[in-house]
Amino acid sequence: MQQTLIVILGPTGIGKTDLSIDIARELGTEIISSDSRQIYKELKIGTAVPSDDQLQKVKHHFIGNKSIYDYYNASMFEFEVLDLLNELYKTYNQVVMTGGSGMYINAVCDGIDELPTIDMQLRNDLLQKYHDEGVESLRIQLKMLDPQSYQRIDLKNPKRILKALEVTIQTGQPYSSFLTRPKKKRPFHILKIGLQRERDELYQRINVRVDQMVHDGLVEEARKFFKDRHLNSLNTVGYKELFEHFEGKISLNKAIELIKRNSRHYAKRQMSWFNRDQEIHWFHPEKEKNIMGFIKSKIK
RNA sequence: GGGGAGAUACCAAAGUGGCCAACUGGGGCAGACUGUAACUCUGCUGGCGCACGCCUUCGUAGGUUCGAAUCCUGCUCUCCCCA
Repeated sequence: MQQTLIVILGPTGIGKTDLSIDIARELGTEIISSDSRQIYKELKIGTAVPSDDQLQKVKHHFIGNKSIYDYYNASMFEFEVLDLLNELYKTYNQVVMTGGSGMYINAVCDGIDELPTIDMQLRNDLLQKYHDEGVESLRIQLKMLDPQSYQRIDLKNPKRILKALEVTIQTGQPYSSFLTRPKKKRPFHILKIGLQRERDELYQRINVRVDQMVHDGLVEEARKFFKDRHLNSLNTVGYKELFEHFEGKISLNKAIELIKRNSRHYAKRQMSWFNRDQEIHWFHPEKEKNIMGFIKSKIK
């Protein structure tokens, strides 16, 4: 039997968790989470991690195994997951991976180029320059140092320019020269299952879930990390809005409203990302029998 | 009952004779995205062809004018103050 990675993806709130657990149980295997925020042990309620009960049913990996104070990125995820898969495939022929972080999923399925880790000092210096002199000066610098990236990058997006500059300056070689975009060969098959619902239905689920999170103590969870709000890991829907509230800028109700809206926006961005991927087989999350049947037909 | 203010596209809100299919923000829709990515960024948003263009809009019915969201009149509704 061939070894297969069954990837269950879709926007936030679509119903990945329940389905993945059912599939993993049916196949008698384990689950790898591909969610860039559920990975942080401090963020439970706001990232909708599986319940203790659910975690009991199937062994999950990459949930709560990092701290918000750690540095982490998609490349690290790629290597850690590949290592883990190497182990898991000694026991299982199929492993389920589920989550909504498109770049993390791509890193595992296709790989991403090797880039150096950026020196914090350099990063801060460039950020300072950006704040002092604006994007235009970053553009000029990039055009000089790496004309190719200048051509290719979204010049209206400061984060993307910053990234290119960081790599170029740190290594002395243009950022563009690192981007070979190889689709790395994986020693296992990949089967992508995409989940989709009617837009209204999805948005309704998101709204209900946010209310549930608040009921479950999201506000208190966020308050614990108010002091750390500058951390990137906390630049996350469900937390950043509450930080605004704690700062007295908006009411609690307004914050909750914004969490719902920003979750919808996030879901839309996820859909845009996944829509490009021609390898995805789309299903309604409640068509579980169809999905199971499809998976079984593919792994035999 | 008297006085005042106002009715603009999904919402909020500019515009007060031609440069207005109508600023701006929100929402919505579409999209980009190879590294802190639940980030960051872009476009569209009256209809039709979607480039030029054409058609129907600014409570409603009339009127003035070459020309009105913008001026005048009636009507309807909303809000505020006095009774």
